[in-house]
Amino acid sequence: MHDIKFIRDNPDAFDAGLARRGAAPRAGEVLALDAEARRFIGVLEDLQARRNASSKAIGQAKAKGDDAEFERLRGEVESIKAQMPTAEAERDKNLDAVTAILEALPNLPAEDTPNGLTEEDNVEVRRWGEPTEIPGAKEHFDLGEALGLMDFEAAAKMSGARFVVLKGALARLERALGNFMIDVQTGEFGYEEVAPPALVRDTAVYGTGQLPKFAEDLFRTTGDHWLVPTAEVTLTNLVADAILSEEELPKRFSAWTPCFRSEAGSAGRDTRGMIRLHQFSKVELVSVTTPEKSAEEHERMTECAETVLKRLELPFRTMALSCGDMGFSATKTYDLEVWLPGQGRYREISSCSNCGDFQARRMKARYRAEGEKATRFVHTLNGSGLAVGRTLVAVMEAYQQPDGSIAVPDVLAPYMGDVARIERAN
RNA sequence: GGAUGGGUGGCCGAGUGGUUGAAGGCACCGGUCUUGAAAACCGGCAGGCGGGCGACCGUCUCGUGGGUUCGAAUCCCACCCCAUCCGCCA
Repeated sequence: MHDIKFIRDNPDAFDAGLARRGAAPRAGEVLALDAEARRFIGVLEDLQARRNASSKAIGQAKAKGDDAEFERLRGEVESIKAQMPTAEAERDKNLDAVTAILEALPNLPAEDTPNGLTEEDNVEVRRWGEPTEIPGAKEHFDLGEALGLMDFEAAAKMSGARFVVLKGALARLERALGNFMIDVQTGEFGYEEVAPPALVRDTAVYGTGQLPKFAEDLFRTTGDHWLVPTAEVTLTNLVADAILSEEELPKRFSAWTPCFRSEAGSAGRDTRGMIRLHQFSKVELVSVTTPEKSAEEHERMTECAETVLKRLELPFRTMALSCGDMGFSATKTYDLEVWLPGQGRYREISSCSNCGDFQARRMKARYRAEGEKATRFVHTLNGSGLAVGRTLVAVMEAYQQPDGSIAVPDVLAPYMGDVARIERAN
């Protein structure tokens, strides 16, 4: 949510930010509505002040037994009150209009977010390892199906498209990856492990920015719950409505959870394989910190995610997303793209975003700075550390052997028991 | 799903129609005392919005939205949320 005061003071900067996002200017319209709302606030408060004064006088007249004055004042209050509903309605109409516009506008890009509106405009900031060419490399779904351990047909039969069934050593490999990742994040980087709900209320998804604009991307239960599209929702909402003290910050949370997405807008994209499913698992990272430290925390979080790829020895590049390619709530985003030898291209495997105070405003997450009386909004950050399903894809394609088996990365050995190589099931 | 109880300031917790925006406690801030700290004592301390250069003024807020009333945290209605018990259940 945007700060109306900021827009009043910096209408041009606001519109310039929207323009970088590829959105039309809105400051003029918003400020006109805001001015109109304030005009009626003035009218209404003036009426209220007069009503209150007369009400007080009524009490005195009554006490003195001045019936004539009592009746006169009663009439006065009545006529004042008659004028209030209009002013109130006008105030609310304009205020609601402002909110409706603001809650649907994306966060403004940070100064150092690359300009541009598409994926083409993303900027590579660093690269680790080099893309490996594997002669005759297969894609993960061919490998998985040939191994007899990845079954899209069985999944389609019971659940439909965009689901998968993993079996045997491949199912275990996914479990090993999730375990490894959350161990790294909690054990080495200080994230607190959290096991959050998968179903949440409107307020939670509003807080992180999926509602009201992106309801169609989410699954909803027959009750009033939403299935979380990412643990960003639950982990960030841990500080909703809170007033933290500065010493508690930063707060760092991590969770390994299933994620559910309707993929409403992606018909025809990534229809084969495990790249884009309705359900996938992910290890999420969330940081809550101060405005002064969020940029630094963003770099740190990105490195925490990168570490996982390095340990798995999977080549990747880190991209700074352009203004137009970022998600709704982000002010700056780094995507980690892992090299997939089977596809012969880099694919997104993690996205680390600084949301500034955008989500904090929506969920009223504040802190009290040391020695200060007033509260300030925290900054929230979220990142994948990593998407487990896509990491499984990357491991399969990068560690595939000429005979179609999959070698197990060294760091996963402790999690794989005596399975050193994934081979065709008997 | 059924029943009952409940939602008050950063936290706990009084308060059932008239200076109650709200007692008291805790936390926090300032001060006295102390070599320093603790304790004790004194004082301060809710937020939003609007207006004013400013001291400040006005207004709204006791879960949310309506209603009754000259006047509501206090009465009425609806809704949301929480707790406990019962039912169901991994």
